[in-house]
Amino acid sequence: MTRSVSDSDSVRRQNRGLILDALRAGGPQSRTALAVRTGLSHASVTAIMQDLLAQGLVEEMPAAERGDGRTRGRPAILVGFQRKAAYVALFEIDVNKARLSLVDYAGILVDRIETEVTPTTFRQTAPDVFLLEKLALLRERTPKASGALRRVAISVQGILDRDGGGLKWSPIQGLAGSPFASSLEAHIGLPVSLHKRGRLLAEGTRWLDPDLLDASVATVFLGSTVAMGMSLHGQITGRGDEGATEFGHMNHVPNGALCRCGMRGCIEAYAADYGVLRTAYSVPETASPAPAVPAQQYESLIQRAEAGERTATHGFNLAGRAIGYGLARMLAMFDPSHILIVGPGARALNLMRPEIETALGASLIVKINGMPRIMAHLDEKEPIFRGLMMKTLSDIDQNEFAGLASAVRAAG
Amino acid sequence: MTRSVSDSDSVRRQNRGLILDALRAGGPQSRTALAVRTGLSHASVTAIMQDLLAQGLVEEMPAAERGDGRTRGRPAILVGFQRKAAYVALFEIDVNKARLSLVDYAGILVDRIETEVTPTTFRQTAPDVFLLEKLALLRERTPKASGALRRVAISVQGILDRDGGGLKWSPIQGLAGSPFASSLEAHIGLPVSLHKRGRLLAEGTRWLDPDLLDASVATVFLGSTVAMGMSLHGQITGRGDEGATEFGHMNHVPNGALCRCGMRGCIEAYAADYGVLRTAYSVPETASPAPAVPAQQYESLIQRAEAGERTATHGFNLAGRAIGYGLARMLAMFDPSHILIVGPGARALNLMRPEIETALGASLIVKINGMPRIMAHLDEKEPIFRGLMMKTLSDIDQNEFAGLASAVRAAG
DNA sequence: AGAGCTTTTTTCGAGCAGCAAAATAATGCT
DNA sequence: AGCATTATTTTGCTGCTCGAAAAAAGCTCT
Repeated sequence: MTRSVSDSDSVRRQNRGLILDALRAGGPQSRTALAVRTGLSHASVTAIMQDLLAQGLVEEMPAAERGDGRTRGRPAILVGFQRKAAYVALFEIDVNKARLSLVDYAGILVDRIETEVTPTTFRQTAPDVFLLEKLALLRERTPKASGALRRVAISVQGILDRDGGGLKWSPIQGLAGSPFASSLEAHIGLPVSLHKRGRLLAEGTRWLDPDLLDASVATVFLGSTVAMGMSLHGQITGRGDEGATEFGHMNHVPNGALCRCGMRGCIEAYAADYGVLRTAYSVPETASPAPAVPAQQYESLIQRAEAGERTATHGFNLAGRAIGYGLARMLAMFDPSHILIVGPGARALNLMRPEIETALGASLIVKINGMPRIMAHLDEKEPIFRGLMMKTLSDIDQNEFAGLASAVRAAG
Repeated sequence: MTRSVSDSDSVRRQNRGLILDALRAGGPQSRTALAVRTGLSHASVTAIMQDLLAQGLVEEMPAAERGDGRTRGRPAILVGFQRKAAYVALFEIDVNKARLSLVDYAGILVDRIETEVTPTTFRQTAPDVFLLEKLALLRERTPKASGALRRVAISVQGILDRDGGGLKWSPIQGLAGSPFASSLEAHIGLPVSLHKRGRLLAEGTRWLDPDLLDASVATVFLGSTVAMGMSLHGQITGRGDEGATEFGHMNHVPNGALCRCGMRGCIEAYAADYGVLRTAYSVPETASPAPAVPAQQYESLIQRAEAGERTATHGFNLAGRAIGYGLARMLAMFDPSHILIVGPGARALNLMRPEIETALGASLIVKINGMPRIMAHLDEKEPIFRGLMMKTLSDIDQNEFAGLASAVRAAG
């Protein structure tokens, strides 16, 4: 609740931020449209826009063909982000691959590097060195963007340490322990931020569907891990990057199945791909989890379950029950209006739905508030990347460009 | 994320709010002290204070004796809330009693009415009628406050309906169903708000200890029910009064012990007084819960457990396990720095602690982040009342008085 | 008693917001 | 060419905060 003094500077910052937000959400648009969208007067939009143009953050664009039918009157001049005003480097680190994308201020992909990751990758090359190398390669390939690089953002899985400089634990081998984000930050002199993949999923799905932008959505990732992100009324929970939302490692059954994390009874141990497989093949719960499940093997298990094969459906039943009770327990604390299942496991939602709904139905909150709507969204890559990108660009908008007015004006 | 346009009016509102906040938190103080506390310039504090004085919201006070030793210089004039600037009526409705307090704008108790509540009370008298009657009685007894009454706030247990006008479910018989808060609001023409008791506990404990004001605290109530409220960095979770935090009815064991709510396996069914008693007396889990447990009976059970009696300790062990797993599951979503146990059950914390810690220890998050600090605070009445009062007075500060400036100045 | 010291509070002028309304600009239509 | 229409900019005004300087209010000391 640390509120601070408001003065004319903070007013400008707020309203500049409003305009940048509107531009971010609505794409290039006319000043008039921005005035309507933001609620600012035309005069203020003009004044702020003059600053933004002078700073080179936005540019006027050749008016698009008027698709709206109206043909009379002075044509509107569209204003949109100046692509080269800033660049961001986005890492997505996964269990089996890493991807580095260079994106410009308008959100357009400029370059991309993909790398295989194995369990030994970060043992052989320290994470900070690995990232530094990839980043150097990228900057070399696109030198003109290099100077305008403003942020590096990294998507990871695991539990962040308190200051977000590294991971305390991660399912990705060798990643936890060293504060590689802080280290990278010190080396390149740019802000480096670490984001939990689950959190980004929630951020990304917000941008997926305009209806979801201000809704409360719990996004559950099902795949080789189980994770959750949540947005409440358009706010992503957990300010900054604190707050653990380790849904996958929420306990389902005391002393239950062995999880990859080493604990027992986690939801993940039943609902991640390896958990379902273990159940389906009647491997004892306490057996060591498979290190990785080929996508194809998981897919064929889904097909066998869809065909009605008993052992396979049993696996998905236990998974559904774990997810259902997990969601029921989550609903005792939050009240999202939508529940979105994403990732490879989303394909199997219908197999799991009966058990999920049975479990949910056993909870008072669901009995009172009604069964929440559970939907599947198959592609999870897109929301993660989109979430990472939007979060990072918005961060530049609000924390860097929204407040730069007087400094630049004084200089000019 | 619905941000809005900022203009000079909103600047004033913000800064007036800042000053009212400082006054609320720090009691009567000098303008200079307020300038330091809020970060505003002396000039602005003076200007705002002139408005507040003209509106009669604050008053200058005879300077207290200088306890700080400094004796030189112009003596400071303390400014504090004008007691009669506003009054609030606060209902605390409990399973066995109801209390209505009249409090002035400075937070001083003016009058209070207490009433016994039985399971038939709200069957015989509809809740809105009941409240209306008590309120009428109070206004009659203190007529001079009646005209300046600004808010009615009600502390309840249960699940609120979406607009906060009533309850969808409540452990208090006859309270759920009718939107009595809306009804009351319509009758008296004043804002009436409904607050979950657990939420207020969190709010109240914030004011208990200055250290807790900006910390993240999960407050667990243990008594005839089990409830939780949480504040994250001084923010109470769940904006407004939405969001269900039904910790007591979070599932602990599928198909477990029968709960008062009618479902099975809720934490409450193991950890509320009736649950512990049921276990201790070896009554089957599926037996109907006792309607009410006399405080004395619960206390003697604690003493028997402290004396080492097996059946009694068993009851607290199961309770501790339920709470421990519940907390572990909660920690998968939140990351509070303190966990505070309040209510009658807080007395038994040490009996439950071993099982709580065992359960917590089985969770990945605790293994990574370390065992959270769990403390007991015996008196729960005080934080609830304080929370209800502070929340309601702050609401007047921010939503009514912070923005009244121009209107009044124009009139004057 | 009065000058001097110290601390608090108020006053004053500058600077920067945003807004409403008026003015200007750029088209299409007739 | 002139008019209608829509977009953008300019103008004049008000409100807010701030820093600096002035005023106020006691206390102390001679």
